[in-house]
Amino acid sequence: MELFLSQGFDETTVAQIAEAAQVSQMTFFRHFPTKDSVVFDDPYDPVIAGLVAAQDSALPAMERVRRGLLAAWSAMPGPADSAVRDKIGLIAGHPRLAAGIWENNRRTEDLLVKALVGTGVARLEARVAAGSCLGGVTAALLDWAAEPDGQDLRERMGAALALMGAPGDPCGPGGTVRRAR
Amino acid sequence: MELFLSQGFDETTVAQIAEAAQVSQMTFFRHFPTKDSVVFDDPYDPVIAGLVAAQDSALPAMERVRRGLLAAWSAMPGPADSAVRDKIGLIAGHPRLAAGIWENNRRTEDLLVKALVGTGVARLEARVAAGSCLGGVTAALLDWAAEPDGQDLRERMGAALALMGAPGDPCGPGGTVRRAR
DNA sequence: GGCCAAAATGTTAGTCTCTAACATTTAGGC
DNA sequence: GCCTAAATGTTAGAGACTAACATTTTGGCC
Repeated sequence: MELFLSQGFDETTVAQIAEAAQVSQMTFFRHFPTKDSVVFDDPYDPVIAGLVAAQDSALPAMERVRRGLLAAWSAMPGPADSAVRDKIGLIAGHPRLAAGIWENNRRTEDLLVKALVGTGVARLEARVAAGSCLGGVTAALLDWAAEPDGQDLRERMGAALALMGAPGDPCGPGGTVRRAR
Repeated sequence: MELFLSQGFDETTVAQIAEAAQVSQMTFFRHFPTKDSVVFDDPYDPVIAGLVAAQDSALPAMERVRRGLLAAWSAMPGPADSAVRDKIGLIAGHPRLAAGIWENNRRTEDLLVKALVGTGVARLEARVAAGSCLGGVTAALLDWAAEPDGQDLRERMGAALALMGAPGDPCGPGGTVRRAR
């Protein structure tokens, strides 16, 4: 990460990484399947899926995912914002890496869909809800990283999820429930 | 595409592609920046952005994007479903290619954001709305390609966008408007 | 038809990521 | 102190992509 941040991702070869780590190239690839994978490490998926599954099953799928993500972001310890911003900034500035975020999201999406379908939600509805919510938070995340000023990350995520709860958050606490299953 | 579909993407080298096209490797790379790029060609972005911009600016951003996408999918001529399904299926079955869809979506997202911000929507709201809606339709698209049975694509997209209009489509024609700008 | 500039294509050599096969070292249990 | 297993190293190579330079093809113009 130091090398990536100082000279850029493409300008850093794995030979350099290996040398900096006092290790052979081969060893590098035994620890990281690809050079890209150095940048990605999100062990939060199971937590998120659990929190989504824990939401009131009477709510529409979209709302359950939304609230689950909200709960997840509130609960996360997370490293210092500046480190995260550096990393996300690096990713956001590099199309191929940015696409890689979605390779992660796809896994998260699959977990969420499984959790939802397990509690009686239709498959398409589950996919759309998961995909839509993840799309929203990811857009907000990339937008956050692009800003130099720097609002608090958790606040930002809360704001984004609130926006998706529009219009007027009719499904807020005690709000309308479309249909029970 | 023939080679990809018959032998798989990774199993097809650009040397083979070049040979099949009676052309040198170098020439291949002059027409396609990467091997991956052969699979992606979506010239629909400007249309979508235009239709989103055309929606009633009194509606919340999320709803405008949703309706714009709906209009876009209804208006599209689009090639035969089977060809599209083959292509999307190829992409969906290959994590790196699937991630590539998002490299496209990012461009679309940027266009949508520009269109929305141009009509007075706050940046974060625009980003979240665009990201969320694109996330939903993309999830539905990949889900559609995974199914062998085969519902009509346009129908499927309509269904997905309707799901995102939840709960109860309170912003449906004549519905509640949260705030005007 | 013949000429000429510009565009498209080819050739070669090289860099970089990543893999396979095999040799070597290191670590930990008995 | 030995012996197995894990971790690491070495070498060779495939495959995507690039740079530099030579060659052909194309299309307008006289």
